[in-house]
Amino acid sequence: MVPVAAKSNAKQRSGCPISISLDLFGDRWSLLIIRDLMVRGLRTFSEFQHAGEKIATNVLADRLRQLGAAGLIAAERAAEDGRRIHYRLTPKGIALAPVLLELFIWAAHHEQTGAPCAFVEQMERDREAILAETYRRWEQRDPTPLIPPFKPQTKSPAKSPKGKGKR
Amino acid sequence: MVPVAAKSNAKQRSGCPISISLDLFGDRWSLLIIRDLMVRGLRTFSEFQHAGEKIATNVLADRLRQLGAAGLIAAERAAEDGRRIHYRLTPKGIALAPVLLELFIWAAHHEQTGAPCAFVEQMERDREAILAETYRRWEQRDPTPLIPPFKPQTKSPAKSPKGKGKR
DNA sequence: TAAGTAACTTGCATATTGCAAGTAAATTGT
DNA sequence: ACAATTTACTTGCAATATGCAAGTTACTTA
Repeated sequence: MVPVAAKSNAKQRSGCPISISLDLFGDRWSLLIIRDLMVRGLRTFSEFQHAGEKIATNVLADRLRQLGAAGLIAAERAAEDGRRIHYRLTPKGIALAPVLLELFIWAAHHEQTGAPCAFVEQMERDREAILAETYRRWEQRDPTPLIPPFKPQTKSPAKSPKGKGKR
Repeated sequence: MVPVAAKSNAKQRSGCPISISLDLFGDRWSLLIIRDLMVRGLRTFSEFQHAGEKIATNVLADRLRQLGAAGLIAAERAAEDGRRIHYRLTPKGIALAPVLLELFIWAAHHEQTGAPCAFVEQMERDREAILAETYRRWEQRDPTPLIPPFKPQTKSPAKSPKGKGKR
């Protein structure tokens, strides 16, 4: 496995950890890629491309480059199919798990997300267990999704009998 | 105190909590504003404008609007000076504290930040205490900074006579 | 009442994004 | 062996968003 690129010497706005984090992945897409790698078992360019949020291919390529340059992900050509490149979180990348977990819990509490209540409650109760399982999957390269792809939520629920309203 | 605006009906890309979070503050600036409100005691437009990272005023105005629309912050005209507007985190906003804390710890571990080692270690040891104190400040409107403004770090250290080398 | 100040807005040059088409390398089907 | 696919991208271009400098408006202070 080869790191995608050496560390980039891009602009840094401040020495604050939060600020530096945002310099690395403070945009609309980077964390989604990290999430997909971490808990949805996605590995390849086209999997990212077709997964849920529909990122443009040029942006996807760019983000994969940046995340690689930041040392968050690494790329390796698939053994079984030479066309495929498998992206994988580095130790630095998987270490973002607690951040993602807290963010997940926060949003599930304060926004109308597609995450089932029971699921969220379990995450809150068993933070450590969830993190341990996440880490285990990473170590063992287990691609089984830990969370499903959530459907977009309508702002005003309880409307259609079985359909999801608009989209 | 009046909410800055009602909830915006902007585009939502998916029902995933992470994705929804990024729709709200997935950019280079929003989380910095939240950080400044949460742990640096900043309150007004010009304080944000002149603090550390130098955001452009039009973008700052836009982000304050967005964060208000998302229900993360609220604005109130200062009693003692009618020109000033004090921004403040809402309960939903202050609830991001665990996310910021984990992000802070992550970056301090994996990047060259300006955060002193001892400080970070204490944060890791006493997560709950830090969060409790953060929440207390918010409730009591105590603007005392919990973290100082960190200076930008140079990529190639070992220059100054008494400097820390590469941390 | 003149001179700040604070919080924005406006205009404009420069990125960054999104979208639709390509393209090159590896693989599969015949 | 060779054409058709598939995969991981690039490229071109229009639409947005960002950064910067210069206003503008509502209050305050001298």
